[in-house]
Amino acid sequence: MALQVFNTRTRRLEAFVPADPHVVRIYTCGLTVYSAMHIGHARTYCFWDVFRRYLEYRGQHVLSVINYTDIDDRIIAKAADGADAGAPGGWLEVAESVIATFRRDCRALRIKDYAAYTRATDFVDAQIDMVRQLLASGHAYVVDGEVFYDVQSFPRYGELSGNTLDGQQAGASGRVGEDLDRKRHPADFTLWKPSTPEQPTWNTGEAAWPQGRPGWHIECSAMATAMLGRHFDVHGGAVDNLFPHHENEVAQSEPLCGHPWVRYWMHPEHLDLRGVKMSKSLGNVIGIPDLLSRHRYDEIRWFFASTHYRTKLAFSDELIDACAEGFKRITRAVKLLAERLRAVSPQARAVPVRSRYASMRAPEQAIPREREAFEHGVFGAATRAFLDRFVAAMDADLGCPQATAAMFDYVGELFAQGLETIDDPPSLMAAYRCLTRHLHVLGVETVDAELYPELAADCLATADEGTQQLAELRAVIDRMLEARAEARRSKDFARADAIRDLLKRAGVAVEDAPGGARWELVR
RNA sequence: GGCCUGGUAGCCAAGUGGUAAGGCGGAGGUCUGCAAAACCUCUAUUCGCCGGUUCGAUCCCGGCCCAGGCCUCCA
Repeated sequence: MALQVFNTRTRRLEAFVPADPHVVRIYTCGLTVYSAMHIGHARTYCFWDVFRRYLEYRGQHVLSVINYTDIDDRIIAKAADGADAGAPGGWLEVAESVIATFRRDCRALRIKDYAAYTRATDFVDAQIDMVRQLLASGHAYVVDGEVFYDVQSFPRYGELSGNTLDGQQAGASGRVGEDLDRKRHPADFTLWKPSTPEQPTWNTGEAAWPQGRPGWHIECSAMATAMLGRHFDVHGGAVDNLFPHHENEVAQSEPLCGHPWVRYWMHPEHLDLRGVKMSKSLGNVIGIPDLLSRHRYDEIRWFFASTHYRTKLAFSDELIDACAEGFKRITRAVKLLAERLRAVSPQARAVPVRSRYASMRAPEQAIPREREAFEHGVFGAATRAFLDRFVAAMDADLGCPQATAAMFDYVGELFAQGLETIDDPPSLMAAYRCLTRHLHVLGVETVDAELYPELAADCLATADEGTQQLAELRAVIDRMLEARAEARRSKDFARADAIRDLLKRAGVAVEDAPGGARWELVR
C-alpha cells in the first residue's frame, strides 16, 4: 500500500507518484502580503506542513516553494492609507513587514521552513515573458495597454474547478469587475495592467503594453515554473484558490508547458466559524499571536489533526480546549516515558537496535527500517499495531483523524501494559521514540534531545536561549518539592499544602504520584 | 441559473456493502493525609426523511427536506 491523495483535477483518490522518484516538488500559494496571517491561514499552512512531514517520514525528499504576492492593489491601497501615505516604495514596506510577521508566526506554529519563499516582484521578467508568449500564441489580447487572457482560446477552461464557461453566470457573485465592456468574455482576466504615475510600475519594452504591473494569476504561474520546472508534482492553496486563481493558472500555463502542468492539485478546506464571517471590516480576524496567547501551538496542531483536511473544521476556543484535554493524555505518556528514561543511567537507556532518521533512504525502505527500532521490547506488539494503523491512515489521503485515534489507542495500550511500572530501558526508549517520532509527523515537536538526538535535530529549535534558565527553574521547583516531600513525611500537611498552593499561584501544578510528586506549568 | 460539499450520540469527529474509530462531556470504580491529577470500566440496536437494488445498506441508486461553499476580494 502506498500513499494516495485526492486530486482535485480528477476528483479521485490517486496513488501519489512524483515525476522524479527522488524529489517531490510542491508549490503552495502563499499570502498576499497586505495583512498578517490569521487562523484560517494557519490551518492551511499547517496542513501543507503535515503533508510535507509525512512525505519526509516516508523517506521522500521534498522541494517546497511558497510565494508572497507582494504587488497587489490591496497592498498599494494600504500603503496609501498608512502613516507615510504616498511615500515612494511605501507598498514595499507594507509587504516587508507582513512577510516578517508571517515568518515569525509560522515558526511559532512549528511550520517547517520552505526551501524557497519567492516574491512576485522578483519574477517580473518571467511574468512579462509569459505574457509575451501568451500573446504570441493567441491566448491573450491587448486593450488600451492592458493585457487580458482569452479564456475562449483554451478549451479545457473550467475543467479543474468545474466552473465551465457555459455554466458560469457572470456576476452571480456580485463581484464582476468594471472591465466587462473591454473583455471578449466576462471570464477573461488580467495578465498585465498599466499603472498610474503613483503606482509601482515596470517597463516591458513592448509597444502595445509598455509599462505597468502583473495580474495576480500570472505571478504564481511564472514563479512556480521558474522554481520547479515546466511540470511539477503538487500545487495547492486553500479551496478558495481553486476558482478562479488555479483555474486561470492552468489556462495560462498549459498552453506553454503542456498538459498536465501539475500532477496533483490539492485543496484543504476552510475553517467553519459557525456562521460568523471573519473579516477585517467586522474586526474579528484572529491573528496568530492572539491564538497562541490562548492555546499552545501543540494543542492547535493536534486540534487541526482532529478533522480531515478536506472537511470544514469547526473552530472555536471551546473546541480547541476540548481537544487539548484529550491531547494531555498523549503528552503525559511522552513525559512519563522521558522521566523514567532520564532516571536510568545513560548506558542503561541505550537502544540496542539503531534508530536512524529516515531521510536519504528509498521510500520503500524508510518505514521498515525505522520500524525495527520502534517495535523493539515489551510494547512491540502494541507498537506494531499502532504503526500499521498510523501509516494506513496517513496513506489514505492524509487521514490525520484516524492517525490520532491510533495514537490514543496506542497510549492506552502502553498504560495497560505497564508504562508506569515496567523497568526495561530499551522498551521504554522504543515507545518513547515511536511516540515522539509520530507526533513530529503531525507537527508536534516534543522531544528530548538527549533521548532522541536525531529527531531533535529536525525540530525547529526555538527554545535554545531558554534552555539554561529552564534548567535553573527546574532545579528551584525540585527543591521546593523536596521540602514539601519532607513536610509530608513528617505529617506536616499544612506546610505541604502551603507549598503546593504557593507553586500553584506561580503557575506550577503539583500532583502526587506513587513515585513522588510531579509538576507541570499551567496557565 | 450552473457547479460542489455535507447532514453519524449532549458536543467535536472517523468510517465500512455484513451490522458504528477516536476525543470532549457524563456515570461508576481504583489510588490518595487531603486535593488535584492519573489510571480502569461504561456511555449510538443506530448513522436527516422516504423509496429502491441486495441474503444484507449508515455506506450503492432515485426522490425529498435541511445546512453550507464557489461562480472573478478571500487560506
